Amino acid sequence: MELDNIDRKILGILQRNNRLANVELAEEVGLSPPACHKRVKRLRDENIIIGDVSILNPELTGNKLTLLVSVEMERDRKEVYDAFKRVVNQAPEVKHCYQITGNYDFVMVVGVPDMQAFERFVDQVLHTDTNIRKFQTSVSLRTVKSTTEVQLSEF
Amino acid sequence: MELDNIDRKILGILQRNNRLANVELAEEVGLSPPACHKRVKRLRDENIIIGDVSILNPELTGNKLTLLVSVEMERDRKEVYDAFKRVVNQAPEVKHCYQITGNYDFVMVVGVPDMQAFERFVDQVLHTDTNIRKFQTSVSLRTVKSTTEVQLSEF
DNA sequence: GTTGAAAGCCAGTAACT
DNA sequence: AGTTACTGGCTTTCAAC
Repeated sequence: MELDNIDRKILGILQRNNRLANVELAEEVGLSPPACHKRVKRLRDENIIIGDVSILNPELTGNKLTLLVSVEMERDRKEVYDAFKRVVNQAPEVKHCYQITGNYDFVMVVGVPDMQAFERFVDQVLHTDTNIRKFQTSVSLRTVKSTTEVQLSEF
Repeated sequence: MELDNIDRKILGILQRNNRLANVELAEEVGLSPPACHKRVKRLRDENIIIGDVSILNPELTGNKLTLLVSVEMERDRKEVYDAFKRVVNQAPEVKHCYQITGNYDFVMVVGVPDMQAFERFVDQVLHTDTNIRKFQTSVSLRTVKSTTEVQLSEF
C-alpha cells in the first residue's frame, strides 16, 4: 500500500507519542477526526503500525547492564541457525539480535540487571548451545542512543 | 520508588500493549479502574514509563537495510566522545548506539532504505568526523529479534 | 485500597458528499 | 478519499468509606 504525506505525518507523530487523542492528531494533520481515525485504523490493519507500547526506563526496572555479544556458529547450516534464532527469541535478556556478514554470524544486544544475571544467561543460553563455536562480549559503558523511530522520508 | 507486583504486572502489560483501556487493564491486574489509573499515572510521573509509541514496520516504511557499524575514535578524550555522541543523536539513521569497551569505542545499529542512503550517511556523518580513526561495517542479513521489552522480575 | 457517581471528552459508527 | 452528526463508552475526578 502506498503512503501519502498525511499518512507519513500521522506515523511520524504516533511513533513519538501514540497516546495523543485522535481529535488532536486529526487537527495536527489537518483532517476531521473520523477521516484521521480511518487512516490510523488502516495503518494498523495493513501492518504499517505493528505495535503500540510503553517504553520503560531500563535503569528503573532492573536492566542496568547492557552487553554486546558477537556469536560465531560452528557450522553454516540452516537448522543450526534456526535453532539459535529460536533460543534467542525466547530469551528475555536479548533485546536485539542481527544475523550479519563478516567474522561473526550474529550480534546481540543483551540487557540484564547485573553481571551475575549475565553469567547465568551465558551458562543457560550460550554455553548450552553446542553449535556455537565462540562468542565475544563487549560491555556497554553507556547507551548513547536508542530509538524505535524510523525515518519517514516526506516528498 | 519501589515497584510492587501489581506495578510490575501493569508495566508488563503496557510494554506489550499500551492501548489497552484502563478498565481492562484494571481487571487484568485485579484492581478497580481508579486505583489502576492512579498507579499508571504515578508510573508515568515518576518516569518509570518514559514514553508511549507506535512501532512501525521498518520494511514498509523505508528502512529495509540494517547495518552494524563499529567505530574507533582517534583519541580517548571526552570532548571527542561528546561531539560524536551529539552527531549520533541527531542522525535519524542511527537507531542504537552503545559506547563499549574493547577494540572499538562505539557500536551503532544503522537503518536506511538502501545502500545509497548508507553511503550518504557514511559521507555525511562518518567521513566528516576527523576524530574517527576507523570504522568497520557489517551488513545485517536479518533482524532475528528486536524488542523494547525489559525484564520485570516478579517476586 | 474500595465503591459509586458525575462530567466531559473521545472513539467509533452511520449517513452522506 | 472526505465531511457532519450522533451515541455509547471510557477516562478522569471526586467524595465517602
